[in-house]
Amino acid sequence: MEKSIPDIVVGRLPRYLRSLEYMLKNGIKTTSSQELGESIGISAAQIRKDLSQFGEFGKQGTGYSVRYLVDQLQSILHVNQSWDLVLVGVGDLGTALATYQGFVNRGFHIVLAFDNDPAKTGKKIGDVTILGMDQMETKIAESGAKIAMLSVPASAAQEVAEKLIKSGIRAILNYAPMQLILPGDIHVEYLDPITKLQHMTYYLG
Amino acid sequence: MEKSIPDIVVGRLPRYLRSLEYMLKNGIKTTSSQELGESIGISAAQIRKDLSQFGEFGKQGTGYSVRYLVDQLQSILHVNQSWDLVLVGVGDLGTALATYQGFVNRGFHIVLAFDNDPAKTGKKIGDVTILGMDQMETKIAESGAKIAMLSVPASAAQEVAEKLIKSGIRAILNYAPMQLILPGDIHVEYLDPITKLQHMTYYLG
DNA sequence: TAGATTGTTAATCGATTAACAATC
DNA sequence: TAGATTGTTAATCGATTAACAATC
Repeated sequence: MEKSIPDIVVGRLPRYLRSLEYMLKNGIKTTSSQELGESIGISAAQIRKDLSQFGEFGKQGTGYSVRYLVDQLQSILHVNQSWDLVLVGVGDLGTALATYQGFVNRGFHIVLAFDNDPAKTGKKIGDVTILGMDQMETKIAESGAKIAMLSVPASAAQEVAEKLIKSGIRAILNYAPMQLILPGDIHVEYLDPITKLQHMTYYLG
Repeated sequence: MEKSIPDIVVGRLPRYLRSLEYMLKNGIKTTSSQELGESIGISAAQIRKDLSQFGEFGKQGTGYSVRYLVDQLQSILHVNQSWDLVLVGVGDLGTALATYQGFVNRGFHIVLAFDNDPAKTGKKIGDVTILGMDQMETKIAESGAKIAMLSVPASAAQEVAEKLIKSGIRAILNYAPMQLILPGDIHVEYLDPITKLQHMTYYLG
């Protein structure tokens, strides 16, 4: 019988990690829940509570070793390894994603790219050659990739997502302005700017 | 004494609106909390509860008029008007944002773009000419724009954000991989893919 | 040692779900 | 009318905060 960690807690860990990596890069050896909290706008109590879900990483009186906590969080999040990404939809946004260095820097490598425009297939984008959608299922299955970035039009997103899952994809970073209805064991994160803008305009009167 | 609506409820309204607009486009005249909920993976009870924060929009026995509810939600979210956007940072991602038609379609218009690279200033991107950062504060203040999209490197994000606020910006769509620490009356939404990917890799073992 | 800070428990707060009278 | 579905209240569930003994 395993304890299940709330998803909302897992979602905060990457933010802790980012701030701690920043400290590490700047030579800060030790921090406290208080200091870490101030750097990202979260209460010290919440940070201690969140971390306690995974173990005991600090020392009373002195706080946390930055290096040790970075190592632990990387391990918990499984980012102490390289991950293969699949890109579907190579429009303006897809092109920007394919050439964005931030992915590689954090161990995320685009290994396949697909587009349904015949004018694009065969061309290179970043390190990979754009393939047609007809090759999607077999190529992804071959690659063993588990994560896809979806930057197709909203009208195609649901259908493409279902094909991705058949190909073995288990997590989707969805840039399409479309809510996906998928099995519960598939992880989807949404990066649609319109929804976020409309959320903010509420407050702008 | 006004009742304050929870932010988490406000955040769901754009999703309701999107699904309802889709129904409207497809000629669906009436819907129920049940049907709407199934289309976006939210319980019927929650939808009714959320909507009840803003008024009574339905009819017992028949449900909601799609057109009426769309109108109401657009009005609540203030998206029945045009909004001016400012773009700061015109790299690959910024370029993709500037040319993305999805913004214009929803009434969001980029009216100013800034970059600190002298090689870029003076060039056109989308409908606007890229200006240098030195012109940022005055031009934004002149324009009266209230929303900015931030796609600068993480190292510059906090500083640029503070300048934006001085210029009159009150909401920031942050693409930089960096948590911003800003006054409480400034609204920030985060669209950083790395944090989302690291959230998902937790579950991929 | 004295001061600082953890990990954890209990208290509080807020969000979601269930249930149902009202009524179209 | 009978069936369907709302808006709302009460019950449940989960997340955050406060407090503090333990201890470095």
